[in-house]
Amino acid sequence: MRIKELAQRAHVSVTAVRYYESSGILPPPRRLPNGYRDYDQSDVERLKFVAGARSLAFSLDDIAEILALRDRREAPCRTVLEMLAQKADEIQQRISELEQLEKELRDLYELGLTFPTDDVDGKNCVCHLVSERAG
Amino acid sequence: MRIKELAQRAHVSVTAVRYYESSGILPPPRRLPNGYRDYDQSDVERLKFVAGARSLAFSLDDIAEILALRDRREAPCRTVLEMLAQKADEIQQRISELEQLEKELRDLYELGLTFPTDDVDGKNCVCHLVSERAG
DNA sequence: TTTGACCTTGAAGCGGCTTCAAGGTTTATA
DNA sequence: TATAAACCTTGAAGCCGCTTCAAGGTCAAA
Repeated sequence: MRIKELAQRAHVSVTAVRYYESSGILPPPRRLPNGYRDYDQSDVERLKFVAGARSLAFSLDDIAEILALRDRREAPCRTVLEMLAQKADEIQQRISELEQLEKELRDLYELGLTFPTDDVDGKNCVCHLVSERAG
Repeated sequence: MRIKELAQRAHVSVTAVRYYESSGILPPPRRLPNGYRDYDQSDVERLKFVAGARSLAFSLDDIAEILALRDRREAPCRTVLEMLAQKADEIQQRISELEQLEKELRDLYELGLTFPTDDVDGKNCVCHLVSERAG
């Protein structure tokens, strides 16, 4: 099959497929006589794994590491399990940072409501609160 | 004062200051006879606002918009208030996406524990779950 | 035969910086 | 006085994961 069909089967863009090839995630495929890339079912499987892992927020480096295991015929499952747990922890960490950020934004908004809104650059303005945020 | 002192007073890196100048967020400063950048207190204030806004996840474009109002002597407070509320909503949205993602990662981990960890590439592996995630 | 859908490559763009390379200046020390 | 160390300068490239653009070639249907 040609690149568009591959891309569609894995729910990925055509340009992303070429990018994955250029960055070594996908091996260079066979070519048709006219120079078009030619893929088979195993390429679909590989690309679907890449797409699935990307949608779980894994980096291409992470994915390359997993695929390298597979390419060496070593079972990557244990590694993948570890990465799932680690990624979940990272996301959890990120969530609490964002929760803190959201709180600060809301607090600043509430406080800003109590200030006049016509102070161009004096200290009597929500902008000044923003400036002084980091001390 | 020279660039390092400015940067330190706003808790920003020296290279970030130069980057802000190159992207139009900070105006080109005076120069000392030797060519070094020379800043004053108003530059500190402006940079502190930039740093505060960046730490609240505002983009440089957002910040440029606010500073442009100020530079035209129009009070940016109302705009800033609106942006605070909008950014808070964006963050909230992002948080729920990440919560969903974390749940999927944890679920996949739990399910993966019930699979053998020595299947190189068959269907009996957590990797296969990853591949099939998007259908 | 011409349109349009597909394919190719290489380069540049996105954001918000950091890092690197290759220098010049100034101050402190040996 | 030499030299090291700490600062400053510019321009370009690198990071991530792509997308977009430019400038073509290929092929099937109308």
